[in-house]
Amino acid sequence: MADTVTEAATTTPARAKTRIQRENETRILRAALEVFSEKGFHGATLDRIAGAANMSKPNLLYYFKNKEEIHIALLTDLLDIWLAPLREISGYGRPADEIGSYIRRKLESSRAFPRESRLFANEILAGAPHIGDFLKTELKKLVDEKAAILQGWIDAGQLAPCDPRHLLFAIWSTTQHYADFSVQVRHVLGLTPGDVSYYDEAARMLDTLFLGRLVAPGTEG
Amino acid sequence: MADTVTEAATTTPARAKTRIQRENETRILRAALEVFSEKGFHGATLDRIAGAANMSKPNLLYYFKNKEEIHIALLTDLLDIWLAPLREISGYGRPADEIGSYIRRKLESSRAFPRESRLFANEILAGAPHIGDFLKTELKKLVDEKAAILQGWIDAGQLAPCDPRHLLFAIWSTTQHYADFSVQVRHVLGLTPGDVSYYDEAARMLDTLFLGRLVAPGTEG
DNA sequence: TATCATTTTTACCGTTTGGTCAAATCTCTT
DNA sequence: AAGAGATTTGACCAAACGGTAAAAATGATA
Repeated sequence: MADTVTEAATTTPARAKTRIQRENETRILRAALEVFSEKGFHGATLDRIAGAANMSKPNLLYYFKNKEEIHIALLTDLLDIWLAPLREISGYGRPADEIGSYIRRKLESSRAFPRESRLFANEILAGAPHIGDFLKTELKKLVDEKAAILQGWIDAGQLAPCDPRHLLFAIWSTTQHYADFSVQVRHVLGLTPGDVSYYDEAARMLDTLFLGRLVAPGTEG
Repeated sequence: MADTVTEAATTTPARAKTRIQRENETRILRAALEVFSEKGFHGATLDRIAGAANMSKPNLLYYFKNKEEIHIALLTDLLDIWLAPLREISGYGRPADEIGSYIRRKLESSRAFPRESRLFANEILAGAPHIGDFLKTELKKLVDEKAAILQGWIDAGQLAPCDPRHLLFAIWSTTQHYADFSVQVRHVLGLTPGDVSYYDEAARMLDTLFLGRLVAPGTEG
């Protein structure tokens, strides 16, 4: 809670970074992402991160002044990845196109960045101590913006009446599920640990769910 | 990984429990659920749990031999809560009724047991070290069973063609989202910390999504 | 190649953490 | 009210943890 990712850097002029500096910082961040996303903030130890980065702990602390700073650096990078698919939604396309491609982008993001997704999930589960401010301001603003687009489609009769923000929640949850709960998905489907073959089936399911008719007419309660 | 929740107790005959024993065990479990679900396994300390239970640490360890045992006890209780709504799905009802009421049960479960839901989410995110076996056997078996029912409806033309297991994933993720990501939901909706008023809107959204037509006909890509 | 800044290592420190132990207290039964 | 068993406490411990300090090694540059 001491720090948030949204506050500006107020530190020294900052000299240009060395080659070694750049290399080691990315090595550390890569290793830290692996460990944080799997073990959570408290379960991740500096020794473990350092080990994963093939580096001694004091050496690691030469590049980041403490554990929290690494964590915040990762979260900051993460937010762009998280927001990118949402930003692309346009009011000028057709509802089915826009929603469909948003879902595909979100699902692809889960497939390509599962560690980032789990890092995000861990942060939210913990009560969003670092990105709470971001959620309340930047994300809320973007959601309100995009929700207005969806509402326009609803008003035009092109989208079923519903709270657009909850529609976004549904898209977030279903797509992120495949990264965050991948272990459960694999166990239930009977797949081996590394297998991510279920993403094609997932894409079809979400298309049917969000764009098609799920329950056949005439069989509703 | 040392222990799993599914293995049988192989210990001593076990005497009848005292009143104090019963009382304190529930006090501890209640406190531990609060702490574990908020901080995760590693972020939860015995001191904190003991404090939340108004008890000294050694006293707590008189009832549970270590931290992991408390955690496992909670997970064991959890699994019944988690499975209950799924078990109730019947092949004799109408698809829309069965799916609709399953969603309502799952959503109600999220509303009534958010801590349990977050405990579960934390466990899965961590790679399901304790309940992996349960997922592979008991849950998989139940899912296969219920998926067969859904497949029957699909074959009868009462449900849109899709992988029934992924339909279940979609229901799990959307409903659990409101417990696991409640902080994000509240921040985006602009609600105050304790507010859970969004559950009604959520119920309507999920009804529309899973039972109605989301995108109006004639506007598909 | 000498010099200086950068990088890495070794040795260490205070705190927190999970857990133990034996003594003290309480509770229940007779 | 006494005794036995159950419960609670305070004092403690070893290991793990986040982090520091200073010396040693390396790299860039002139």
